[in-house]
Amino acid sequence: MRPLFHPAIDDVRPEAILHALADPSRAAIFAKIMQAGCVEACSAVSAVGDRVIPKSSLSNHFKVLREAGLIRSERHGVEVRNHSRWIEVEARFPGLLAGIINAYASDQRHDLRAAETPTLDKDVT
Amino acid sequence: MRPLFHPAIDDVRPEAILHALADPSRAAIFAKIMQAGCVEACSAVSAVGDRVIPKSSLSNHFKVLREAGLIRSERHGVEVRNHSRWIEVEARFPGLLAGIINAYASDQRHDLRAAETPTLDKDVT
DNA sequence: ACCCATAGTTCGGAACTTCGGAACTAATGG
DNA sequence: CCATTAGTTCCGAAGTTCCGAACTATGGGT
Repeated sequence: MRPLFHPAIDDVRPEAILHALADPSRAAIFAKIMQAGCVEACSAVSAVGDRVIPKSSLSNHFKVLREAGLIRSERHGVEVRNHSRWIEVEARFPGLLAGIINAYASDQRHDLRAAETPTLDKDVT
Repeated sequence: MRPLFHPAIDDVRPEAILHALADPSRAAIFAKIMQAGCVEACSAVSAVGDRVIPKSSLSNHFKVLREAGLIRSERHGVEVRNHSRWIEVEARFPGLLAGIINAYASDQRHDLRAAETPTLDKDVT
């Protein structure tokens, strides 16, 4: 099994980060890794919301996050532990991750509110 | 020609914004629209960097930005004027756009510096 | 030493997306 | 009205994503 590749922080591109986090499952996984004390085995994320994610897709999601420079993965025996690279990324692109994570968080709150109140006419210009 | 569709600000999703701006050409176009006093004809953006963008691709880029809720496009005679929806988006997702635009801007500065100094060994863990 | 279970990765095909050239439509000016 | 300019649509080729099945790697039990 070849060793897990991690880009140096200077090689991390904004487009790779945006692409990685443009997928809501991946954004949820990343948010979870950060909350969970910055360590999380892949298998601990078997589902996002009510949606079950197949192993192969999960493996790929972690790979995308890793190669975007968002997480650092280390094999520990049979499992892989993932640490967020938040501090490095924050130093390189200040405010980027906070903006994205907050956007997803506030979007969820917004959805819940919309489900409670009857939906009215939408502006379409 | 059917009228240009714009989502209501409440229907704007973070994943759509990230997806739209995960493309460096689109991010550059969006940054330009904001700088240019929030108005810009499509044809004013014939190239990004040194890369010429074909008309059909450009048209599509503007469509993606529009449908993500990032810009508002109005037909004015033969041309289309594009306004950034920064204020609305900022109210809904505070700090998101600033983080993204800054990330791209600081990435460019970083590239220039790298080109000047001899590149050294990179961490790969 | 062997097998088994667990954790992840790789492969490969189907479904989807993106890119861009050519043909098109729409508004304006002569 | 014809020509021009501005943008859109269409569509095929190229690329990407998704996920099931087959695979590999590690560790524990016997």
